[in-house]
Amino acid sequence: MGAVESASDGLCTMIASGELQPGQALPTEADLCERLGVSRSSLREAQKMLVVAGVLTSRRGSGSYVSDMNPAQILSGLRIVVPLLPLQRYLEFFPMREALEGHIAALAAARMSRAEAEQLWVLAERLRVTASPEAAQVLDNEFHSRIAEGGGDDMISALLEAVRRRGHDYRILEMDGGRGAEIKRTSDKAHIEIAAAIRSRDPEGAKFLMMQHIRTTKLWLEGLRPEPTVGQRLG
Amino acid sequence: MGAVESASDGLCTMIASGELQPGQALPTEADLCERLGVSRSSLREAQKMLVVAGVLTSRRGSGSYVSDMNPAQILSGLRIVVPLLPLQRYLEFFPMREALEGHIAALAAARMSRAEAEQLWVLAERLRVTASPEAAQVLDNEFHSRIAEGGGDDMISALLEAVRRRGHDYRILEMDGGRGAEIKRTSDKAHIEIAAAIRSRDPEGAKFLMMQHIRTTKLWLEGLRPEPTVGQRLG
DNA sequence: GGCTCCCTTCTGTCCGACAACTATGTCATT
DNA sequence: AATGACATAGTTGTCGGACAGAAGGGAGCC
Repeated sequence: MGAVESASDGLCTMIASGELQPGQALPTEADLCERLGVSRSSLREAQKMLVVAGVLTSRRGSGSYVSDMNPAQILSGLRIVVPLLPLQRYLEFFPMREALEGHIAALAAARMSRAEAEQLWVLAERLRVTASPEAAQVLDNEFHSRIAEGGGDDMISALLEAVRRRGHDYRILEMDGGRGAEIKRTSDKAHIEIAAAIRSRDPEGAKFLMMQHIRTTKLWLEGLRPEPTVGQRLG
Repeated sequence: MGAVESASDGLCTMIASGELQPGQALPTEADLCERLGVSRSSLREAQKMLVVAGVLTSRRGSGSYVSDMNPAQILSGLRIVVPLLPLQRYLEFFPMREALEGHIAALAAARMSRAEAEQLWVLAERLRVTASPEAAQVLDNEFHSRIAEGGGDDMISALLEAVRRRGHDYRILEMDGGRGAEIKRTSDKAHIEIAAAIRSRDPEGAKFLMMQHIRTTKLWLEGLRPEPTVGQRLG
C-alpha cells in the first residue's frame, strides 16, 4: 500500500472511529507523520485529497480541521469537475436534473410563501426582458436557485447548484439565424409558466413544467454539437 | 494565490481549453512544474486534488492521464466522504434518495425486461428469507442496484451507489426487543411489493412504494440515535 | 523474429530548509 | 484592572534536492 493511501486511510479511520469529530482540529502535521508512519509530503497529499472530498478544511498558520461535512462541502469535487466536462458527459446529468428539479419545483409550489412566489414571478419576467446572454445566465441561475431554496432541501439545492455551473453553455442564446432568439423566447415562456404554477400552489403543474423545461434544454444543447471552443473563467 | 491553487487552475485551464483531452497523458511533472511555475510538491498536491475530483487518473511509473470523467469517477469524492458522515448528515441524503430512487423505480417498471423483473422478484424473496444482517446488507444493495440499472441511467445509478455505501447502518436489524425483526419484516414486504409493481409494469406504483420505503428507512435510522460506535472497513 | 537484459525515464517517497501566517503571552499604557 | 501594541513560538505553505521502484524502450543474443 502506498504512503499517501495509508495516510488517507489513517485519517479516515481516525474520523470514522470518532477520535476526530467535526469541527475538531487535527494533530499537527509532524505528529500525524509520526503516528501514521509517512513523510510530510505524503501526508499533505492525503490531506489535500480529503479537502476535495469535503472531509477536511485547512487554515494556514493555524491547522487542519475536520469539516462539518455540510452539503456544499461534500460536493466541492463536483464543482471542480463539472466545468471541465465534455458536453457529451455534461448531458448525462440532465435526467438527474430533470428528476430533482421537478421534485423541488413541486416542493416549492407547496412551501414557498406568497411573497417569495411573487418575487420568483418578477424574476422570470425580468429574465424575459433581458437581452444580454451574460445577464440572462445570471438571472436564469438565480431563478433555479430560488426554486431550489424554496424546496427547502439543502442537499438537493447544493447538488443542483454544482451541476448548474456551466456558464459557457449559454452560448446557445447566441446562435445565428434567429435560432438563439427562438430558444430564449421558449425558455422565457417556460420560466414564467413555472413561476405561475408555483404562485398558484400547483405542485404537479410546476413539476411537469420544470421537467419539460429541463428536457427541452437538453435537446437544445444536443443540437449544439460540435462542442464550441471555450475560454471560460475558472473559479 | 497559493502555489497549489495556481497549479490546479493551470491544469484545469489546460483541460478546459482542449489542450488536454480525456484519455490523453499529461506532460511529465518536471515539465508541468516549469510551465506552471510551481514546485513539484505543490504540483503533486494539485494533481491529487484533481484525482479525487475525478478529473485525472494516475498510473504509477507511467504518468497521469485525463480521465474520461464517467459518472463513477466524478463521484469518487462522495464515496470517500459518505462512510465518514455523522448519522445526522447522512440523513440529509434521504430526500434526494427518495426522489431519485422513486424516479428510477418508475423507469425500471417501464423498461426492465420480463426476465430481469422476475429476477428482481426472486432477489426480494431471497432477501426476505435471509436472517443474517451481513447477508441482508449485500442483498439489499443488490436489489437497489438492479433497479437503478434497470432504470438505465448511469449518472443516477452511480450517485445512488455512492450514497448507499454505509454498511454499518444495517445494525438497525440487530436491535433488541424484536424491533430489528419487525423492521426487517416491514422492509422485506416493501421490497417484494416494489418488485411486484415493477414486474407488473406499474411505474406509478413502483415509484410510490419506493419513495415510501426510503422514507420509512430514514425514520428507522432517526430512531437509531445516539449514533452507534462504528468499526467499519474502509475502502 | 522473438526473447532477455539493461538502461533511461518518470513517478513515489522522504528529508531538510525557509517563508508566511496565526495564536498566544508579555508588557507598557491608560 | 482593562486595553492595546508587540514580541515570540508554533504551524502551515512552498521549495529544492535526493533516492528507490516501476514502466517503457532499445540493444544484444538465441
